[in-house]
Amino acid sequence: MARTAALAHLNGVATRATSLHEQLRADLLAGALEPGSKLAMEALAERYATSATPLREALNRLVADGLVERREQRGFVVAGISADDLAEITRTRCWLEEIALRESIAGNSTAWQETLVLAHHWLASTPRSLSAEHFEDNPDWEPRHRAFHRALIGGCGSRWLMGFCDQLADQHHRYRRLSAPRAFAKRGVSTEHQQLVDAALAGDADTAIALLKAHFQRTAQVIRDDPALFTPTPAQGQPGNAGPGA
Amino acid sequence: MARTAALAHLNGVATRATSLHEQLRADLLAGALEPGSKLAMEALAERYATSATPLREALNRLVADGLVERREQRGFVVAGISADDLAEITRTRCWLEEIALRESIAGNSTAWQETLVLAHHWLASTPRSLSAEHFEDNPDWEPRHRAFHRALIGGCGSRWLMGFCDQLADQHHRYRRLSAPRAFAKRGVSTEHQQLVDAALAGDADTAIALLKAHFQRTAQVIRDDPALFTPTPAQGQPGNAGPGA
DNA sequence: GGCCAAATTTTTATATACAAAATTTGTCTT
DNA sequence: AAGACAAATTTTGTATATAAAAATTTGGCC
Repeated sequence: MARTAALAHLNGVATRATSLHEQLRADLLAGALEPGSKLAMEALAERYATSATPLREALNRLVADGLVERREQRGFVVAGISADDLAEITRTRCWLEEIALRESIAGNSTAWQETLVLAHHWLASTPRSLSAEHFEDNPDWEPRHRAFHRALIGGCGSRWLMGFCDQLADQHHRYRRLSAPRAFAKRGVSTEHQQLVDAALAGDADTAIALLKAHFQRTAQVIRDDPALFTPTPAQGQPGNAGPGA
Repeated sequence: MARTAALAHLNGVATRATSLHEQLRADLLAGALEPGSKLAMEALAERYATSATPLREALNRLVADGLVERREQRGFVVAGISADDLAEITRTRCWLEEIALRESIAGNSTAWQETLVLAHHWLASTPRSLSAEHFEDNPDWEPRHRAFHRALIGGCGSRWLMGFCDQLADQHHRYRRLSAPRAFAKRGVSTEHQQLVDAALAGDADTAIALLKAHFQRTAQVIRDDPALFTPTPAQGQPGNAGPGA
């Protein structure tokens, strides 16, 4: 009785709203849409070749993700950005990942260690840029970077906390992609990752946490200092003061 | 130009999906629907006198709230419960509110102090039970209790963190309402609240945090020990292993 | 009698059609 | 010409209708 159902679920038989959510989410995280800009239903429905109902469903999920804002009776807009919001996100992420990392290290489970080692292995063996001369984003890198950070805190034992960290990581990701990508080619990020893994596996929680926080703060600072990011195009109203989704 | 719009927004001109979300949310938090039970679209549409589109929208928001689970191609069910999940929620809430409270105390802003004093005043002057003899839930109490806990961490400076805490508070709330309400009449909860406020306003972060955590843990224990809660009605399949909304 | 498969029913998900807002445009008044 | 009111237009939100998938029932077979 449950066979066909189970198969249907395991296959990529995603509902339209779900795949739409994923597509839009990817586009938003990639920084393809300008913060504060309107998400016109008709245009989106055409662009993604779908109709209002699943689109609306996807947009509602994105509001929960904090990537879209709902204006009651007035549609949806791309979530705004601001230096203040970035600071808040960074601060919060430092708090939460500190706990999660400390707990992971304290737990010290074999599964956690192995996942972390593997995640780091794959990240380390993925070049940041496709070209050695000029920076050209390697699309494989970001998912592995993400997987690495997830692995780092994967032993904390709280799916809730991990979910929250994920949400904050998404926000950081979006800011990063909105900011000039050049800046990131230069930093020795892979060294930082190596040190982090070493400290974490050695059980040195304080060092690992310090490294992790520094990692976040450095990245945030580079973004904040991007002169192009928080200078609103004068045409727009107030482009950046987004509240968190929840 | 913006006048009528602003008025419309300030008035309770909520969209149908929004009011549906609020209603369903209230019902779910009140423990009116059994965890794991199916949320049949047609039945809900009739019960709330609405149609599929806004209903679906509301359900999607509830998934984000962690109160409903989505079964792809198979509709929605009331989020499950389990002793493990309760433990995870409690642990996570302790972590997060510790930070939020410590930051609030460190910030020590006048606005925070005043809001806290007022919230506590209103809570303290609201009887837990309508009747002195037997327990009869005073509907005013819960919102004020909620406001009190929100005020406590309201000075942390992170809307994100406050949102996460809110979500966890919702989960606790639901567990509490699913559990037998009698147990809560007996505890001297108001004394605990008084001590908390005293310590917080005195700047004694460690004491305040210890009290707050103990408060959460005691409540969780009472729920966990409720013999009726985690014993599934044998008719059901696997009634409790809900994952967080992420 | 139990088990598998096809057909039916029920339910979910999507598209379209409609209603109700908000925004824009144009006109009139001072 | 600036401001305000009102009609017209566009856009959002909701209801209904249709398509697709899952659950259930039925019938045949060993």
